[in-house]
Amino acid sequence: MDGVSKGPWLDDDEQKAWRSYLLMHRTLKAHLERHLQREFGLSGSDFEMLVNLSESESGRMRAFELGRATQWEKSRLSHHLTRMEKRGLIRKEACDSRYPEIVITEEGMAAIKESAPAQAALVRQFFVDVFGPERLGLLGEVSDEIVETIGEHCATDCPLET
Amino acid sequence: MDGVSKGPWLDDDEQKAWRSYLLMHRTLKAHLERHLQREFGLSGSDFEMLVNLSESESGRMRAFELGRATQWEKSRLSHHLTRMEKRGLIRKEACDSRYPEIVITEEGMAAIKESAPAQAALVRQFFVDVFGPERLGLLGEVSDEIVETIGEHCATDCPLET
DNA sequence: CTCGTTTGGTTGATGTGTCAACCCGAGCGG
DNA sequence: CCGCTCGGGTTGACACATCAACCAAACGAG
Repeated sequence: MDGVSKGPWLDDDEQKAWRSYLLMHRTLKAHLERHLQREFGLSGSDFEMLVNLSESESGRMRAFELGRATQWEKSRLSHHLTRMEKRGLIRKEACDSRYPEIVITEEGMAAIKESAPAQAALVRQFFVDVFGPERLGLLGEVSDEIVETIGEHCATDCPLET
Repeated sequence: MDGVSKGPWLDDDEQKAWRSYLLMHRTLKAHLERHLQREFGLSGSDFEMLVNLSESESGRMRAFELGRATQWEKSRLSHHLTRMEKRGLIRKEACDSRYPEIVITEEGMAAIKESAPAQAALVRQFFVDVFGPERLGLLGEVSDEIVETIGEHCATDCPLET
């Protein structure tokens, strides 16, 4: 089970880095979401929706805009928006030209105004500051490269599986 | 709404890096899991279980060992193991000293032997090789730092909320 | 006009994660 | 012996994600 230096396998350093990375992401995500949930009663998904809505100035967007912004698929979005509506964080409001608009409620606005600074502080404390500016910059670059690489790959080998 | 340079908020570069990172992780994870699902009918969770079991030489572990290895909470583990048992990937086998042992089946073994190299190849292609050795090394270091930082933080401020 | 396709959105079934409650046997103070 | 708590594990209810099917308006070609 060795001699595979050129095979698909990862060598020890690579394995270690990959697993450290996975653990880090899980830990960080869990920490952020647990905080959000306990302090503000919001899930990470709720937060993502509210961030996008609240950034939109008018506080109202069409569902597919939210979908584009978050990269969620439409059914997930639809399900989640109905749940959020039940909890009073948003409203679906009929507007003139077909299809409802998603409007953030006062309650939703209050929730995000309260929670966003706290979340940002945690991201700073446990992510930004630990990386430091140089390494953070590198990470950003690599991340973009990876997204692009995967995008290219998908475009060339699964374009509509005709 | 500005003048918060020292506040909890992230500046533009930090925001950008953070969001790139989030997007990268989502994209990569989705890509890996979609592949795993389509080619081998395994979820990421199945894969994680099988990797740990198959690495254990005897192919059998107690549930809480799996829990420790994967950092899953026990109920999630229990649920998932019963589902995997239903699909024939593992068996729960009574052993002498109380509590069942989790055993990987032939089918489970076959699944992981087939899928693991393919997964590793994707990780190499879209993660390891895009980073390159130096940047990957840095990432591993930072990841460990972050995990440690969060660990310390939790140890000091939520030790048994008495 | 009409038919087929696309677009934006909903719905239901099913698989998965999370929380809290519970079960049960082991260790232990009294 | 009794009653504790504790560790390992299961269960049920519920939140969430994913997939495929569906729906209805809009659009475009014939």
